[in-house]
Amino acid sequence: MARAYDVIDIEKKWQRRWADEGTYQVDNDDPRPPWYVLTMYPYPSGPAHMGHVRNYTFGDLLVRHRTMLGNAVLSPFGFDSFGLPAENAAIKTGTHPRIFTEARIAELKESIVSLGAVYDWRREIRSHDPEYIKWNQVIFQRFLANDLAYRHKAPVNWCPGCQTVLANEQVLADGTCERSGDLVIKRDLEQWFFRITQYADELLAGLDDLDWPERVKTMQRNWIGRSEGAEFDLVVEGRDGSDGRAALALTVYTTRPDTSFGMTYAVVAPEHPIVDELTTADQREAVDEVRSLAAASSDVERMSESGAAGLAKRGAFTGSSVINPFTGQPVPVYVADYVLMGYGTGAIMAVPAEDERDWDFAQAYRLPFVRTVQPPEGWDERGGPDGGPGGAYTGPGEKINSEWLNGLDIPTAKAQATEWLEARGIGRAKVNFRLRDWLVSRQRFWGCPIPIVYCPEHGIVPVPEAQLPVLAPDDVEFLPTGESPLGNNLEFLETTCPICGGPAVRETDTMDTFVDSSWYFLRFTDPWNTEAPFDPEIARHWMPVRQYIGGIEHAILHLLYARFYTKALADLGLSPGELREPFGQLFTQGMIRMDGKKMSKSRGNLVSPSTYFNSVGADALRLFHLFVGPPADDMDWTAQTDSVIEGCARYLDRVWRLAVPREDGGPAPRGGDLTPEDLSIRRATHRLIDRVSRDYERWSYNTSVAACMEFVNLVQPYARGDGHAEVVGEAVDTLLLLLAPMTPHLAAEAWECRHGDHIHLRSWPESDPALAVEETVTLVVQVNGKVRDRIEVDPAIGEDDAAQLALASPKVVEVLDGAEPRRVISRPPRLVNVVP
RNA sequence: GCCCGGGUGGCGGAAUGGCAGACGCGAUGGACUCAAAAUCCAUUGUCCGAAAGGGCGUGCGGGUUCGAGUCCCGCCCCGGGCACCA
Repeated sequence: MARAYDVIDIEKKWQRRWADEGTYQVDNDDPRPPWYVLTMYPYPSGPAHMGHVRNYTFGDLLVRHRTMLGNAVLSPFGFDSFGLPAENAAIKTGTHPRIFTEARIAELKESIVSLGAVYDWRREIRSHDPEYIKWNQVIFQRFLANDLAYRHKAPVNWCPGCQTVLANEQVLADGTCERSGDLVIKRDLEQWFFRITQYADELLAGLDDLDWPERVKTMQRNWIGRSEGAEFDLVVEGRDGSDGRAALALTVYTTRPDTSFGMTYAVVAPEHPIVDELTTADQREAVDEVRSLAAASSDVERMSESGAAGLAKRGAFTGSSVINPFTGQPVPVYVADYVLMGYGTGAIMAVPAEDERDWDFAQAYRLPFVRTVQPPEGWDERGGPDGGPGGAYTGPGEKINSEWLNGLDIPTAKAQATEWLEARGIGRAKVNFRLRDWLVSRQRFWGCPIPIVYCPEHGIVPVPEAQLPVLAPDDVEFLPTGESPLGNNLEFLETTCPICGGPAVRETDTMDTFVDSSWYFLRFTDPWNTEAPFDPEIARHWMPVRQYIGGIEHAILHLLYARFYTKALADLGLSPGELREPFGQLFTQGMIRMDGKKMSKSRGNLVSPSTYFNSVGADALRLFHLFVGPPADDMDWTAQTDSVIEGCARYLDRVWRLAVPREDGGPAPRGGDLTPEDLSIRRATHRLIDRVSRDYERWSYNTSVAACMEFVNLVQPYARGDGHAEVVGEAVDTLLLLLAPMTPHLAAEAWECRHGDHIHLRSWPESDPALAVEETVTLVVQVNGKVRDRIEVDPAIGEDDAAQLALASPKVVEVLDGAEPRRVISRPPRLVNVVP
């Protein structure tokens, strides 16, 4: 479309000027009040896509707005540049991941600049830079020295597609890899872990005070999964130690100690070490079958066979019994894979009457049940799925069949049962978490090397800090082998022990890339530091990030890890002790969908932003993203979208023509005294400032844009007609200032044409309440809630006067038809409701 | 199954318990033009009516209130998250 101004040239011009003049560079000793706004640093996958554009438009608006409000705004940018796609490309093409990645970074950076988003590029961080690697490794060593990092053999998630292990957080609910979509399997491997569970309580409690979307906080709460209960010992029948053999007991965990009288059997996980000892000769075969089945099947398979039919194959009697300490009676012990080794004690007491899984299992194995909570009337008559009694009852009720707990409610009974266990020394109150420690090892090349040496003499030896960073060599072979390519490189692999100098080998795994992103926001505050990851004092100045912006997909992964890192670094003294949370406010923008699916490279439904940069321009695309709907909502990219974007460009043309009129443009502006029309335009100007300022505060950018559009609809005819020069001038200047964060190029160029200086160095406008006040207000007159008349009134009108006016309205008189109003509700100056 | 969101014109969406549909897209008509583009003006929830005007309208059914898109109760539908965690 033909444009009113030279969009492309003007946008390039201002992008260059913001960079050359360092308009958005801030030093750490900047005297203005600090304000840190950060958009999640991206994985560099090539030129920006629409999701990036949306993200960075919101972030950039904030940066420019806060700057105009007088803050020193820290607005850094970096790249999460380690990761699998680069390595997969290397395997395919032979190009080194660094070369591949840096080319992608250049492309992404170019399109971010083309969007007109501004950053303090002096602070740029790239995860794969040796400096960043070094501090990443230093932090790892501190974690190790303080028992926050440890090496441990465990059944871990292995993704055949990615050829690496994964953290629990990277496995989706259906058991597939969040990246490749492959079915994740379990492998027993010795791996490095970070002790995130040490912070489970604080990670949970801290959520309450965060100004984050409730959805994200709920997801984190669920993931951490705190549960309160009791742990206690069940003595194995005949193994109380009285016969000279060592005593043997099974420790179980339950959140319902109040139901203990209803325990009719116990279950241990197939992987539980006690299984061998419990299993009698005649049950050995059946138990082994369950164990091997559990070992071979994925979590998905374990879950997909729920229900009585599936259960039958997945459990077996061990041949042993344990004594229920509450009743003194023996109950059989089963092995079954519905009990997980990784949670609680790996063993449970089973109470079929009050637990659905226990109920199903009991049905399948014809085990009895005893109700300990009185179910509601008719519960057992309603019939379960198999036509039997009504099934497990998990609701509230009175305790029954439980001797000294009878008659109590559940919470009281829980407390008393726990006290009883503690008094006898066989159990204790116990809090469990679903959260597991963070597995950080990855069998990949393109990541931060784990700075460890294995010495036959001294075992695990950290590489001394003075020798960091440990960098991966460039001459490696990229093969999809399932082992780190570093293992094939003898020059890297073979080293000497830092302690004894003897021959040793290096750790060849690298760190999860989520480690890189767990503290980059801290490094941004002090990226030039060569003595430490960052200076705690400087971090104190900027942190926490006032506004963090990113996608909802990081609700658990990155956002949980970063919170953990922040707490751990504070406790290690690397960061200010009081800095417990990294991100004060979090904003998660909606995703962009096309044909009902998320717009993404892998789905091949990308719409390229550069097309728009080269046609309507970045400002129009920015305006579109702000205007299309609430930022938090998902948006659909449809056949209509291009028309809306063009509408935005059209609007900018109108603004341009209004702000920079052509020499021969219309009648000469008028001077002299202000007419009522002039005053009303001036009023609209000041009211616009209020409106846009308020909408900015509440992230309601779509209504900000609407307000500006309305304003142009009002001012344009006025300016073209008999507009007063000063009033028009104030209106246009105000509009440009309000648009400056949204459409920075147009605002800057038009402002420069009008005033010669730089709009982004100007202050945010303030409205004059005296000028914004309305002269008259429309009083809505209702009869019985239906609008019957509208009257222009003084805004200061009183209750009685308003009622009188309303009752005098001919429309009201007509509708009332002589009837006496029963009630008159007067809410001056907006509304009067007459009730006949 | 549980926990969050959400359901408003042809479409995206506005609306501190107080004029439902701001703003935009699309559509229709008009001005300008030889013509087109661009620009400008007007109309645009729905039904009845020639008009003035009136009726009906925010997923469904109840309720609270002078007044409900908004609050409460019970449903339906859509989207997302979690789901052997004892």
